[in-house]
Amino acid sequence: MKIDPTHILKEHSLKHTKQRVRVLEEIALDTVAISQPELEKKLGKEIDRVTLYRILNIYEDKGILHRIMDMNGTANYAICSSACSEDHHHDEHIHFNCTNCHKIYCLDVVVPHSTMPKGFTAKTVSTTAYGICEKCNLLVKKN
Amino acid sequence: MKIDPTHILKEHSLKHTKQRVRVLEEIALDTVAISQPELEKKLGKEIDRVTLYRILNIYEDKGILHRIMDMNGTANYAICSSACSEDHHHDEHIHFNCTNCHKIYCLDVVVPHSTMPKGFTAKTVSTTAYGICEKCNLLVKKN
DNA sequence: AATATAAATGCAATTTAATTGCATTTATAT
DNA sequence: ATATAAATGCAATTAAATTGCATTTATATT
Ligand SMILES: [Mn+2]
Ligand SMILES: [Mn+2]
Ligand SMILES: [Zn+2]
Ligand SMILES: [Zn+2]
Repeated sequence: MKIDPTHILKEHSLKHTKQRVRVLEEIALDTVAISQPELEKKLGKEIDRVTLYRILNIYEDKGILHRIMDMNGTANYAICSSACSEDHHHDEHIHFNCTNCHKIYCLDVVVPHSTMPKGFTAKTVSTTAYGICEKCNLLVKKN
Repeated sequence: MKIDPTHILKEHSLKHTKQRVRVLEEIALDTVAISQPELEKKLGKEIDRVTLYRILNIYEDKGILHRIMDMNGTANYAICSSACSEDHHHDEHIHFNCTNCHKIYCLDVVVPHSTMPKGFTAKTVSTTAYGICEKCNLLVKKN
């Protein structure tokens, strides 16, 4: 995923700081989502813990990142689709949690909606799949 | 939901203690899931924090309770369907998170499976819906 | 009913995650 | 170049979760 941090920041009228650029760069490195602890491990020397929290929160608010909670209650972050805005996220794709490598993939699979019981009105639906990812399946086959 | 704590404990060869009975009683009180902090608030005087964690973990392992992580990474617990066992949970119903009252409902709605991309093998799929629950919708209409 | 023993509990201490307040630094508009 | 509002870093706090260990308790056996 090739992103332009400077452009993204300008787009959302956020001040251009080296910390904000670094966070975007780091998250864009891989196509899979990255967890807060991983980010902290990678950037902890350059960016203060608290600043990292603040940047992640503001990016989520602005619709730049979306947050995916995993099985353990850990926050994971991935770049949002271009359709996301400050008001509303449009990240209704499937999140695939690999139970082997613990990576979280944003899969381009349409989420099947199901009808809610009478009285319940759903605004967004999020689907998470647990299983073995592409890479881990290949590794298993080889051994 | 009428449950028999003593029977449940015997079924899973767990020792019958008053703490374990209380946790089951408390969770069975309501049909909606209850969060760890709520449980702690309700039982904190009778049961030690650590003991509560341990009981919840063992119940999850045994397939007595299932754990539902909410948007904020907080653990919520609900009684499992009778089909759940130590080896495998069968709680693939929809979890409805009310964005107003923050209650989590286990809805008896079939989860629609979707085909995974080539290489990805899903073992379980969990679907979470966010919106307004029955009760909150009624309250809004009244006012 | 008394006893043995393995398991469960409670408590203290530790670790980790997240938040808050405030002084200092920095980006950017003028 | 300067003003100023925003962002950062640091210290302190709050909260969640885990670990180790001494004590208590459930239950199987005598
Ligand atoms: Mn995603
Ligand atoms: Mn459920
Ligand atoms: Zn994997
Ligand atoms: Zn509600």
